[in-house]
Amino acid sequence: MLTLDHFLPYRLSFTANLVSDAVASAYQALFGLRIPEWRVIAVTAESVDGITQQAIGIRTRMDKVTVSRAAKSLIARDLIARRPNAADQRSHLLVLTSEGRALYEAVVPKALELEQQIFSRFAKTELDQFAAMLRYIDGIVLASGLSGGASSGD
Amino acid sequence: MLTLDHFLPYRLSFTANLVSDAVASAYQALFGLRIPEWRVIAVTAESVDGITQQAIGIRTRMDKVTVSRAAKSLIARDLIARRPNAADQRSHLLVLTSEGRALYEAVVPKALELEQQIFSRFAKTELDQFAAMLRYIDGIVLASGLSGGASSGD
DNA sequence: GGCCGATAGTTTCCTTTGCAACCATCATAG
DNA sequence: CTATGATGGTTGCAAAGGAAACTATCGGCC
Repeated sequence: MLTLDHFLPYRLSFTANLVSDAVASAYQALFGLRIPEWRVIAVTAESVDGITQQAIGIRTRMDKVTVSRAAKSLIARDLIARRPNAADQRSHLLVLTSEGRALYEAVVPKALELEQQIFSRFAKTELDQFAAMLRYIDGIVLASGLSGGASSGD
Repeated sequence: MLTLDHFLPYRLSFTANLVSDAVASAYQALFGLRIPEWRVIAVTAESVDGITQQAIGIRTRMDKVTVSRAAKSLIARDLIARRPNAADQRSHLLVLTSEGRALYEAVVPKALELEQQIFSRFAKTELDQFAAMLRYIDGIVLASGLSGGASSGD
């Protein structure tokens, strides 16, 4: 007998959506950022020499359209900038503006705080194992072919 | 230093989307069911005496609109039927038709097989702890107020 | 050097999803 | 018993995301 409640893909999706919604509305309320925008900022912040949109898409599994739109909106807000990519004129290298970096540095502690709020009840070893399982699942699904599209909530 | 890669809400969302996409396309390909439809069928199958759309929405955290549309489409395909709800004329009780039950019984083994494929690499105790953590997280987020909207992928 | 298939990114269109307004019924208060 | 506020469900509209078509550049090949 299968119960939806005990079906792991369902449970995983259920919880992830719950967490995503919470995090998304916090970002939106505090910084006016939507999830794809936050992701672009975060990944860009981690890439010292700039990063192409394609690379962002690969790393985060966001659709290139989603990345494009997020980038457009962040450029409009002067949070990121495009630098020419000497190696390939089709793409640009995204970098944070100083404003963007300032925002990033304001978001990070809030993000960590939020994470803390949700996950602090667990022991470090539990969290490590949890994260390890998530990564392991990624590997299995990705290897198994049937991956498909992009993602959404954080 | 925060890395998106090590940020748990992100990791959770990432993996859940991956799994959801895989499961969703399997349901779609094999049975022509979208996730909300599958959920409605599953929950209805578990409710011997019929269940209202509202109850389905609460149990699955799907928006009532999503439930309504899924139900509409399932009724059109003769997979579920509405029975009058003596206790409240505004709502109906959804039940599976025999066709619907047959489909459900065809889906279940496939669903379990899929679950198996993804999660069989883990020991039972690991899976139990994983599921327990998910439920615990649900509790924390729900209690913390900031829950919000509905869900999507399975 | 100039084609030609592949790739980065944008724009367009369509599908999905969710909120808000709406209708019908319920249930409580006068 | 009827008015009024709440609740189940549907419909309409707007926002978000993704597939496909398009543009510009790339890189190998003749």
